[in-house]
Amino acid sequence: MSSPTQYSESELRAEGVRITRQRLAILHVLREANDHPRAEDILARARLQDQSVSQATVYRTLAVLEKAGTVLRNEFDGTGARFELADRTHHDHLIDLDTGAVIEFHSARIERLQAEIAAELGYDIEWHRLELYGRKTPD
Amino acid sequence: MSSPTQYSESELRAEGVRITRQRLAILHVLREANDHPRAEDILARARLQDQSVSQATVYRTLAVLEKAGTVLRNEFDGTGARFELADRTHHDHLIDLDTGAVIEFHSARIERLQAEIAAELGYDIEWHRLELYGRKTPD
DNA sequence: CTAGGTGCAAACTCTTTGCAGCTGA
DNA sequence: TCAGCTGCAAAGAGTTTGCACCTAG
Repeated sequence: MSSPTQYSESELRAEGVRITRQRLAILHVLREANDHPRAEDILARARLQDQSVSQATVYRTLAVLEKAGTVLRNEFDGTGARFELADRTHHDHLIDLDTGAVIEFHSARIERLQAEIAAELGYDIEWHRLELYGRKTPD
Repeated sequence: MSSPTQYSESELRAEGVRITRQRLAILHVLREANDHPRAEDILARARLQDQSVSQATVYRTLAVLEKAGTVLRNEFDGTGARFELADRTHHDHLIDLDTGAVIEFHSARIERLQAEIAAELGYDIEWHRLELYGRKTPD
């Protein structure tokens, strides 16, 4: 059983995830990224470090890391998944409609309200997704 | 320029949307549905009323109705869009992880908090997506 | 040594599009 | 009438998979 949020090689190995050259390259890309890259971007960047990485391996590795709790999958725009390391505390996303920039934020109050609403409906929340889409306020 | 939330034939016609046999069938399906159907489901149900409806027309009509503000597109599970008529007030979704059921809810407090958070980050929200994924609380 | 990982290319799913004929207003 | 809509089939984008070879542990 995997505990949440493993991202060091040794933790992953302890989970039975074999650490290969390709997986190291992909982990490296995720650690360096601060832009929620797509599979395609991850492939391109991983290849800078290790030419041999293939598309199939990127997808398979992302699936493995997602299951291990190392990686989070986002579907901001409906056109392809975007990934991030699950190495910080939980946060939601604000997407800038003009630039595509993704800003992370966290609100304990919203989280609390979500739990309250779910409780009123007779549910326990397992996870949630909150995305705000907006534009910079004019000065 | 389309005003939000048109869903009667006359309103749509006034927007320049031609009302065809196929579009009537699709609108009928959307009015009867209470389960956020996929394009595939909409096609199957529309064909019960009008055999001639094609997949291409379903997708094209959904795009037209979405632009007219008649239809909302959801991407709950990453595997294909799910649609609903935009005929009620804004709401968010709670997805039952065991049954797949989609429960609609609305919280003015959460909406307000979202606007506050965006304002703090210097943004005006255009739209947002909030989905809660959970299971029924055991008795 | 060998269970599991890999590259390649083909397959798959969902959605969009080009085209020639049809039809609502 | 005729701009816009339609069905069909092919194309696209993003992702997954079968297979034979490779490699971490």
